[in-house]
Amino acid sequence: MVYTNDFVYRLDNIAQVRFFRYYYQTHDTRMTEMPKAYEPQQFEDDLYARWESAGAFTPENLPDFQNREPYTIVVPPPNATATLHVGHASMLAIEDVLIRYHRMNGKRALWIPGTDHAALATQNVVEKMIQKEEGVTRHDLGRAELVRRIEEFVESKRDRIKLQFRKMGASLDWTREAFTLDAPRSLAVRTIFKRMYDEGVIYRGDRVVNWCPRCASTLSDDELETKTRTASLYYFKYAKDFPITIASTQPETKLGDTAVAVHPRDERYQNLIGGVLQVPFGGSRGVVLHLRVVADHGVEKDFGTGALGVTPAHSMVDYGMAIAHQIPLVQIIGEDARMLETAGPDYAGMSVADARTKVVAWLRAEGLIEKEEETEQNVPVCSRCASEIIPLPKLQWFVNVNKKFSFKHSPRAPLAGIEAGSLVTLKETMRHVVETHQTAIIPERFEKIYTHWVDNLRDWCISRQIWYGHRIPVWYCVAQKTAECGAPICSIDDLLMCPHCNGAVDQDPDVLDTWFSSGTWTFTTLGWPYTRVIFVRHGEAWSNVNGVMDAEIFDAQNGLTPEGVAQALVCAGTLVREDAAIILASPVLRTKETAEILSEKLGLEIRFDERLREMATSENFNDRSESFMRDALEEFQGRTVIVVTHAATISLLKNYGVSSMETTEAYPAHACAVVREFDASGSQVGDLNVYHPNAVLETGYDILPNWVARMILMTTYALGEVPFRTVYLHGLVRDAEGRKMSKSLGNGIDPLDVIPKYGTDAVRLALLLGQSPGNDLRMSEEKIAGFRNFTNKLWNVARFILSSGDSCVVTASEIDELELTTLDKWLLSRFADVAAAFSGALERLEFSRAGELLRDFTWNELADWYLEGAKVEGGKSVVLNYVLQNLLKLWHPFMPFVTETIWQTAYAKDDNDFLMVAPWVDFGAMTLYPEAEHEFARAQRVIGAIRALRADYKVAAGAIVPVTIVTKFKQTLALQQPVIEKLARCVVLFADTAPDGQLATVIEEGTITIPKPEAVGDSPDEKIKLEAERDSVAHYIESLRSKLSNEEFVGRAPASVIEKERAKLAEAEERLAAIAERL
RNA sequence: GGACGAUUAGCUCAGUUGGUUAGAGCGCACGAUUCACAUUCGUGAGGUCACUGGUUCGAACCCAGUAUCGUCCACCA
Repeated sequence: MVYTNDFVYRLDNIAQVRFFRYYYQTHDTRMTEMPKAYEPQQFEDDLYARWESAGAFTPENLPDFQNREPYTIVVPPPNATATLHVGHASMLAIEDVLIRYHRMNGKRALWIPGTDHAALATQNVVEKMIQKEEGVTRHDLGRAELVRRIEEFVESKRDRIKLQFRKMGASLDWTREAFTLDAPRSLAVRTIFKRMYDEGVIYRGDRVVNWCPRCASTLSDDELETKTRTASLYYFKYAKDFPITIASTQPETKLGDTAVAVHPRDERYQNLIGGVLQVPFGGSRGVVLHLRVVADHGVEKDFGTGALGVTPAHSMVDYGMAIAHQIPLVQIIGEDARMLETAGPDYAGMSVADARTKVVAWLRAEGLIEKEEETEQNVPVCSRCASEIIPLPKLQWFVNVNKKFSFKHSPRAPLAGIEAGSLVTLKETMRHVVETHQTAIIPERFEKIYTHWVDNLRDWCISRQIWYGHRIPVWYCVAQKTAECGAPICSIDDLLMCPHCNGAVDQDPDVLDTWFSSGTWTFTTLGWPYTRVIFVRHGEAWSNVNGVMDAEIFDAQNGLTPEGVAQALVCAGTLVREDAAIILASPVLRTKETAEILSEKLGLEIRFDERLREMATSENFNDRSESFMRDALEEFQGRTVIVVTHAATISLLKNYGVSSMETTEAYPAHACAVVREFDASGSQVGDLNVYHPNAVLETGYDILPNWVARMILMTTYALGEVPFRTVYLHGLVRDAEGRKMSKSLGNGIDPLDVIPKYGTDAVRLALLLGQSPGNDLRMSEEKIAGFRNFTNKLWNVARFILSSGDSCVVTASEIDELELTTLDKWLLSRFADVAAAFSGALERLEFSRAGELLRDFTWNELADWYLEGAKVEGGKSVVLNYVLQNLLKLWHPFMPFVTETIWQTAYAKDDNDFLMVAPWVDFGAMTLYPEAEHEFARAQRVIGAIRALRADYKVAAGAIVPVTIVTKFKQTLALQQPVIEKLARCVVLFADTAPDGQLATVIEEGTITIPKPEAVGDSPDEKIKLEAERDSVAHYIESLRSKLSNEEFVGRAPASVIEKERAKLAEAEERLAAIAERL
């Protein structure tokens, strides 16, 4: 923890960052010598500070950013009060790989950071804290004070998680940081709420909801968990002479029964269906029930008694039945989980548990119980506090997922398959985008889970009876003096008085479900809602034709020409897709006529504004045009407005980014529309246009319904486009035994513990390799240590390369001009192969495969083979530099710190030359040498065979062994002789026959022998070894022969396969002959 | 009850449209220490690809069924 605080201090402190900048400007930070072991903690924080202060995370600082294709990811916002855990670390590692890869690949890569206010969770934490420390409840503090305390708490914690994100090396654009409860997001939430409310997609209704008595709040279906417990199932009658026996585990709820349901075809009850039975229940001071007997297909004849008591107010299922059969509802349990007066005077005020005991006692006393049995029962509990949920009726706000609304299209990336203006439901759009793969889910099987969830979706209860969060933007008139005052008023701005009677208003006390705001995350982080202003110049007027400049004087005659009318009509056509709120127009005749045409075609109201009039000669026009814009932007914030005005007027709105018109003339073309978007501060922005939809959403599969589905719902509704093209679902990180990491088990791995120990790069590798989408990942400290070793390996590869010659930047064409040995060609060819395969794997989001490929190349082929060979052949500086600098690029997305450190040491031209923004490896330009690959592979096999002989027969490790090779590949192998001799510690003699009395091994390349070493104690018998080998080869040949003599195989298998089998056979036969010769 | 996933070496997992004498890392065994790295190097042992059938010239891979484990959804009053 000391380490964490240290880091907080260093990055939190602006002075410190300035110091970095100063430090790096005035000091030569190049290492004179690389230390023997890589020490990550020596470089990581400094490097991150350098990247950040250089602005390298902001895409607009990338070279040629305007011409780059955008690539966007928004970080799934962690709770603002959370601390980094290994799940966050995994998420960040994956997303950072994507962002860094695409950034280096020439994309305008944007990764937006942010945190979530997590309304209910955060309030619970603070409430508990206050309860513990001060012994008071939220009701003691009051709403304003509690919210103040929570905000204070969030404020004190929010920076911690952000700094921890930095610790992971995440290249997030911190200049665009967002919070789900800040001002821009609040405006967005209110805007979308109002739109939904106005369209009837949001409604307020009295419905049975999930009530958590502990949290004193409603919960959505997705905030529930189930707990299994054993319960007594009582079989009983309501009264002695009651004709139907029912069964229940909660007899106390029967006090609220209003019906008895049976199966429609249950012959026992046919005569009772439709009737109402009146029966006293619960004792003399209990209640009198009026029970309708209804037939419902949901009732199973064979379960229990085949009949059930219906309690509409306190059961979701019963509530459904009550709606279907129009059965009345009686609430008998209150929000404090105590019985109400409606449960009868004997029960009122009792806890549910006590009431149950009392009812059961009464049933027993009356002899009404027929049977009692223990059953396993699943009960819903609150996912936050594990309290049992009580369903009860309550006036709540809902999102209607089955309400038809008029679909609005995005002008940017319209959804395919749903026409603009067509009537659809949220359920339909949610299903549609995934079904048509406009949003693809990886792994694919989660599409089924998603679709299933959508199909079973009920209206989404969005109000919560807590105090922290987005308060519902609805007000009620207190006095209700007029007839109109009764209706709730939804408003984006705070409402101060009733618009009908000017009386006082009360805001709805509830706040919104936290997922309502996080559902808007992909686009509200990009500045939505924008005010779109569409500037339209009037169509061609007679003054334009006649060349009259100061046309104001002829206004009454200066209308549109026929051409001008046509222009206005064309313009109207292009604006059909815009969901504009109003037309604001200059009152002059030509603009008036243009506006009227637009108004008619688009069905919009026109409001004329004097400030839009054409400029009079020598007038300072700026003041009135800008005053107009200020007012318009304020009044229509978040909406789209069409402004019909004059050329000069338009071109003078310099401060609003309108002067650079899309025309070659000094003035905009007639009736041309120029769209500008403005954020809440009135400045022109374009983030949404550039960066939405997001490229990828990367998150855990556990919040697919909660969050991913909600984002699809909100975004298709608000923007008419998908929030993201691809959803990548990662698994949960578990411990080495596969258990969920938890505080109580103490099995968690805290990233902040292991980062200082092994380095961020090692932690990232451990999270990236071995993980696959949708599957859980096992994590252990040993695994991280293994990747720490690899980080060090890479470091030492670089150390060796950089110490064996000058570092220099080398291009592919420079390499092609060199005299290359087979060894060089082998390496370069393998590298070209691996670079292409690695990039391909990343494009397909196969992180683990990509990482393994590159690790194997780096460790085995480069370090173990090429570097060793290079020591023999010498003079490899150029090839080595070339491979290293490209290898660093490939590794950078996975291991940003060690690669950048090496880059800064060896290749950076100046302090602002960062590997993280260097262009990706151009593997397409690399030359492949398939011949050399084969040839060097032969040398590798020979070296392996000699090493194996030495190990098998216990040849002293230091001894130089005379090796005899009988081979038909003498020419190829002779070229590699120095390498073979060094790497296998031997002297090679090529011969036509193998010398007698030596120990032999037979491989594809031929027979290899070494002299018998002295004092062979327990070494294995050569003959037995060879015989074993012979048998296995003979067996192999057997199977190949039978395959090749099978007519069906030869007849049906593809020629290439047969060819391969034949080659295998020939090789094996040769080998067998050589073995036989030795025996 | 429904759906989905997993089952390959002691452990963790690869295995791309069926063409494999089934791979990697860790662990294990044996050997190696001036000369980039012991956070290293070399060699090796270790597998009826859960089981049973089927399709196919050919199955770890496709199909059906079974078993075990896991996850999610829905729940029976």
